[in-house]
Amino acid sequence: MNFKSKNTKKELNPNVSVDCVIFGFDLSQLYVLLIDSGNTEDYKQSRMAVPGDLIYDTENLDEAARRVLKELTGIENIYLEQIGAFGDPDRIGKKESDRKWLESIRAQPEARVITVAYYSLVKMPNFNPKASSFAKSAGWTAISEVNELAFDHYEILESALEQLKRKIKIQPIGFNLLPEKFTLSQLHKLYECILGKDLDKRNFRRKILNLNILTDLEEKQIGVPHKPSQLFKFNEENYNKLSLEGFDNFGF
Amino acid sequence: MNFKSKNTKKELNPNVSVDCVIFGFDLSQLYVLLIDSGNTEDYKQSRMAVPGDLIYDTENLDEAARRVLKELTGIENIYLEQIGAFGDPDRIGKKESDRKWLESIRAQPEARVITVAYYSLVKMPNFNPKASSFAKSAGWTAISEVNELAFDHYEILESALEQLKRKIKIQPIGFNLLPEKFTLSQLHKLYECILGKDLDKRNFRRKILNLNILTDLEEKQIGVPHKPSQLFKFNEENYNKLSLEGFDNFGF
DNA sequence: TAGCTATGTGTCTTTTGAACACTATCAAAT
DNA sequence: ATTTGATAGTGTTCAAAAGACACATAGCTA
Repeated sequence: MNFKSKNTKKELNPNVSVDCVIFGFDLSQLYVLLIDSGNTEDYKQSRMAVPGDLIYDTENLDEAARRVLKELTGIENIYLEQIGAFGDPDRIGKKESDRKWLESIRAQPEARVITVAYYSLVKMPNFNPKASSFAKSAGWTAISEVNELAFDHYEILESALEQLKRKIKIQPIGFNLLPEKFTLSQLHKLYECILGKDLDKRNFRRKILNLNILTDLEEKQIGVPHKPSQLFKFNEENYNKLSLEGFDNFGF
Repeated sequence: MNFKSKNTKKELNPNVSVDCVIFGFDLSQLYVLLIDSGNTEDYKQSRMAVPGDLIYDTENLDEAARRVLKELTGIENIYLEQIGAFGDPDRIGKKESDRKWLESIRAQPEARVITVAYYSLVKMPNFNPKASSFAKSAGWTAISEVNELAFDHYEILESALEQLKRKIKIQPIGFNLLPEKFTLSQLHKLYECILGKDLDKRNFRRKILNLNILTDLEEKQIGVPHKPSQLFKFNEENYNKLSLEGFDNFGF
């Protein structure tokens, strides 16, 4: 999405921010992209946060989220969905370490800020998180290793995961996390990771194939030390058709 | 919920508002509570809006929504759920009539305002909408009659309905729209209205009863010109039990 | 007492979900 | 050359849920 300012002077709105929970998948685990405040006085976890920024008065919320994503990852056209707004009056000022961080990055660190949270899905290998105006460093953390985050970001992450779980049962958005060519086992593993439970292999394969949204590439894995798996790609045409008709449930 | 300000001076935040889509049901149709700007120069529909207000810097978003609901309806403890944030830079300034209205109610009518939308469910007969600081008049409009609203409120209403549809399949929140004592036919009609489609009577009754969340009051309608219906009430205890176990789907 | 209106009830068929175990194919190690 | 380890791939059966469908009942009214 192209963001074009309508005013020459773009002003940050001191009261509204966006935060983006960026999910990745390395074919065995789910990850989230976190930035580091660089504040060395505190434990590592509490210095980590979900990337975000104040919005400009000229851009809409989705645009702001895409701007943050682009600055951080260089990627455009990413799957993006709003989670909702988080607005406790003291959501960003509870911890001493949070306040210090704010003082270092915000013109008005005491302002009351409500944030609009998003989650997005990216193909992990496609990109390298960069340092940016709002992040000294950025990197992937396995979801299972996240215990504590700055501000109310842990709560935001939980909401993101919840929404992702709900959504993936209704729409095959998981393809955004996989490489172009993938195996059914990888897709299977992805669903298990997101839903946090085991799924029967045969039942999974049957259901997915019955949706007719996969194209068999008639190509196999090479160099793997076991029976090579058939490769598939996502069939966009059939998926779009199916979306229009409306389908309710993957049924997991 | 009791809202208690932590500061003596409560200040409205000029950049963030809440808007509440309030649904009601009169046993035959779904309604939404709309307020009237009182601006007489334009068509009726475009003067109507969903009630809302700027937030105070001391309250959180849910509190702000409850405050709006209380001011308008006098009711507390209402079912309330966030829909999400709406924040196009020009969402409130597109139409001339919108701008006039804003000038009459806002200290900074030109400010860029993002809004956090909520929907809530109320028992229609329980209450009378009142005029308030932000509404010259307020009243129920059948969903089917709403064509156009001020600002981006039509879009907000559509999102509210969508979310309600999704939610009512997963949780029996519909009880918030019905009187304490209700018949299965009324509940059936409510589901049909919300989902916008016919549901088989016998299948509906079977599914609902199998959930064990209804208590048969062993009491019948009186004075109706047809076979009187059994009355039920919502069994909160069983519902809470069921919620904890987690149930996925009414299956409509 | 006839007519109108909405209530209330059961069965059968089809679809969907869930449980379950063995053979096949490759690479690497011996 | 053979064995080993790792993952891929494949069907059937049983149980549960969804969907389709028609008629007798109870109260009011005219």
